[in-house]
Amino acid sequence: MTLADVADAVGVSPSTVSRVLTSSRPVAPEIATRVREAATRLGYSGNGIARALRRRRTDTVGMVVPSILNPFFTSLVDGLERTLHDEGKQLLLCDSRQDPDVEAEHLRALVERHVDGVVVSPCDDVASIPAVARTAAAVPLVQLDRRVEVDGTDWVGLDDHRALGMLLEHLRDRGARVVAFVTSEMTNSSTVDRARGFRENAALLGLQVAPDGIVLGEFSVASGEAAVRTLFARPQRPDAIVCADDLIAIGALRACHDLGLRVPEEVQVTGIDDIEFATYVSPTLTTLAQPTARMAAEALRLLGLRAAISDGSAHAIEATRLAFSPRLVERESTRSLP
Amino acid sequence: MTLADVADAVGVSPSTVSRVLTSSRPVAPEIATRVREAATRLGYSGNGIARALRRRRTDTVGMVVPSILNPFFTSLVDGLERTLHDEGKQLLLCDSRQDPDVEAEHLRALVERHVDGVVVSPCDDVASIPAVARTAAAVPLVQLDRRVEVDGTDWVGLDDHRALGMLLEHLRDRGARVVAFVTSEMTNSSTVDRARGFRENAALLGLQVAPDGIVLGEFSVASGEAAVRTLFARPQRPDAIVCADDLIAIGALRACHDLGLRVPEEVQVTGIDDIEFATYVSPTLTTLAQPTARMAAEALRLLGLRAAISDGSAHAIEATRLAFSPRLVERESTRSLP
DNA sequence: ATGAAAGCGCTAACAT
DNA sequence: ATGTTAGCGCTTTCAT
Repeated sequence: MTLADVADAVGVSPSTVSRVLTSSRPVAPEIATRVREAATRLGYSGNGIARALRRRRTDTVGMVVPSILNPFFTSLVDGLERTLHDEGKQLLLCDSRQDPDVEAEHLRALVERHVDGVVVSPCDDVASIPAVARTAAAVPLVQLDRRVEVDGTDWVGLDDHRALGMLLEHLRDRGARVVAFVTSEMTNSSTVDRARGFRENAALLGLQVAPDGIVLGEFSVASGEAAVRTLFARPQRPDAIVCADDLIAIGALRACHDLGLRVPEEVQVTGIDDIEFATYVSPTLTTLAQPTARMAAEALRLLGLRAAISDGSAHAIEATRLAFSPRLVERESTRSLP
Repeated sequence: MTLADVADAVGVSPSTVSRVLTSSRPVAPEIATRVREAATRLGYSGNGIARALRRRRTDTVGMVVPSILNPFFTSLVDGLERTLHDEGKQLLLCDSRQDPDVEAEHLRALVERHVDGVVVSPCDDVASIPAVARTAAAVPLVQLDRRVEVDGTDWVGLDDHRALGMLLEHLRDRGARVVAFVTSEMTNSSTVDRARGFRENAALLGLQVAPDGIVLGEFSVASGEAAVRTLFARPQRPDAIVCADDLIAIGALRACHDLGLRVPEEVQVTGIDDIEFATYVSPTLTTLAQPTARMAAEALRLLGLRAAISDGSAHAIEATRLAFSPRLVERESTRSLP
């Protein structure tokens, strides 16, 4: 069942059928009705592949995330999918599993599939560079959340410096003196930027960083739990633990519970992301909410802009970096103001 | 940069380049090397769209889930993505947001895009039928987890009857007498099957169902919490709450906590799915683990089988229904054996 | 082992 | 307003 079949059935040319079905040009109302009727009757459904080949666009956007199992990325995926659906486009979802090689494979496949654009959260600070650069050279690309240094690519994410400032200020106001930071290995931009934000803002606010007070692991509950056990095995204990994401923070809360440390009386704990479960742990978690839906929408807007630039319908602009400010969500894991 | 460009650069025909790059036919080793070298040098990356048009397959599988934000579906997506990646295929992910109209749109789009197959977890028992039937008529389709009555379509999911039997037996052995069931509205197969399994197994095991002991809501923490508050506002209280999924169960645990009910001493609570957070609530949640990775793999195997049947390389078989047995994961929300 | 030619199903340029 | 024509880039007969 092809366009031509429908055309034959109605007794018009394929072009006319195409025009009716895509409303790309005026067609006599009477013919249009007959065409539509025939298309429905014959169960004609179109061939997106042929259309894509001819129009040179696929109405598909590719996305590569480090892990679909991390609820933060899930909410990014959700935001992207909604916006795309509203625009009549679709999402080709890829999971790099934190592996730069898998990531590179996915990116190559997306280019080969001629997606209209790629949204990527590069899994590794260094190892992701070549594949991201190669991809950006072939197709509009925007980095979301994590970022890698590649010239001319846009990025949308969190203002990590400000984020850490907000958390530390919040903690200082609530009596914190000695702070620690639990994060993942320094192999991605989020971690690096947040660690830097932690150090600088702690200095700025006159907060003392516990000795060996920056503990590395990964973005997971288990890792956060282990890190906090390590932290409290040492003589000088922090009175506040800043965690690089909510998963780590939830692990930290568990460790505190098991160690018999009262939160927030003895130790305050904070996270980042505001995943749904931050509300469901006990004590509930003070954290920073990221505007994931807006971030996803902005990423797609930039992608559209890049596409317009490469087809000549817009002027070139330099790389955009959109750093969103988070919103502090105060809950029970930090104290009330004195 | 097309196949023809590479062919020109080497001085051979496009056919030869195609044969080298897809190893579809023997080519003189020396020429093959030169072709590969030229392809790399020119940065040729192939055009998957043109290839798909010609070969009449896209190496893409579409998936439609009721909500990507539900961790259970996320793990199904993860399983599917991994298996597909191993086979060199890609995943077109769609979220129906529990809306049959959105679901129908997505299914139509997948057919139009000529995906090689569709995996769907239909959001509504009744309203999803027409779109699923229409899709199944056009492309290999398998239902995963949730299911709708459409002739000739395969289904992979959980043995819900057995699941409820396992939970209720576990609870009875641990002293439960009066049980309640908290689930979502009866508009999808999971809910219907589980409610039925609950009733039948309770009767079989001699367990009393609390008056109005089947409470409907949705698959979410908030809903579980509200349902349990309702349940305990009544005179005759259950001593065990069976929840249709872990999200509901986590809500139930919160409600019990807030109501000052000790779990598992006064009330036992169980979930289904074994999402990661079932380990991180307090008390930790007794639940049933679903073999999501295997389920995803089986769904894809059946899809491949259907594809083979429709291209004539395999004999037609009747609809397969694969009901996996869950694994009981005992944790703190149910008691130890007396 | 290689090349020439046809065509997958569609849309857009160019007629009329 | 409609039809005719020419491809999009690839794979696959068919011929050599």
